[in-house]
Amino acid sequence: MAIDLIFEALASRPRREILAYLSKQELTAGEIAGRFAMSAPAVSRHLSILETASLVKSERRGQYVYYSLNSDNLVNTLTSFAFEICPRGRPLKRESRQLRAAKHKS
Amino acid sequence: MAIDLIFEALASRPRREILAYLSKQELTAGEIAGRFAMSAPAVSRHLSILETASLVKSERRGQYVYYSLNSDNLVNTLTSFAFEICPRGRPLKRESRQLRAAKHKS
DNA sequence: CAAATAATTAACTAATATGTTAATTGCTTA
DNA sequence: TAAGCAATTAACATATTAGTTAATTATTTG
Repeated sequence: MAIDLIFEALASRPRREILAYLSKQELTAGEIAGRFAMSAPAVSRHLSILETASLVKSERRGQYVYYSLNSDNLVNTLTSFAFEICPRGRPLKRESRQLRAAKHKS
Repeated sequence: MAIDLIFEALASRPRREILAYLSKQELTAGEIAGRFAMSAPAVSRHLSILETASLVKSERRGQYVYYSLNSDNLVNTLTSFAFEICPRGRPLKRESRQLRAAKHKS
């Protein structure tokens, strides 16, 4: 199931760090591996887990494989999960309340 | 680190199901265990992981231990993570944009 | 206080995750 | 086409996770 893959993928600090790097710019597998102490094959495995969860996508260009973020999928999953678990959650709900208030004001 | 504990705790379907149950009402350890096929000790372990991540809290009342949700912590963590990773994320960003628009209108 | 119920902790097993190095595949270019 | 670099896959070792049953702790009540 999609949500299982996503939470499994997020349950790893190096994988979350990879997402953070990719949030700034696309990077090749090698550039990503260069930012970690672990071996390239280990990073490649992390990338494949992130890709299977469809949190990132990859594209080969010549010799290199470029990775980039699938940000919509991540945000959608996390927010819908948060809403489901805590229908009266704070920060999201606060935005909604302000939004309603602002609308009524006008 | 807090975020590690939280994502680790969320990387388990039974634990996410426990959170969903607790989003409706507080429950005793036994009532929660009764909703799963696994043994009570296994559920107790899951509960302790959720509590260590401060996603739930527990309170003993006589013979029973009642569990309930710490929803603020969950929502705050997930949304701040989502913002950090995808600054231009869709659903959250849309709310913000609508909010800004509504404000400017008045 | 003894018995019964709720819950957790202990001890153990099986499965899974994560890293390593070696081998393989894909692409470029001399 | 052979050599070289990028990346992934294979094979393996180790650590962690998640479940089991048995034992223990806490609380109520006859």
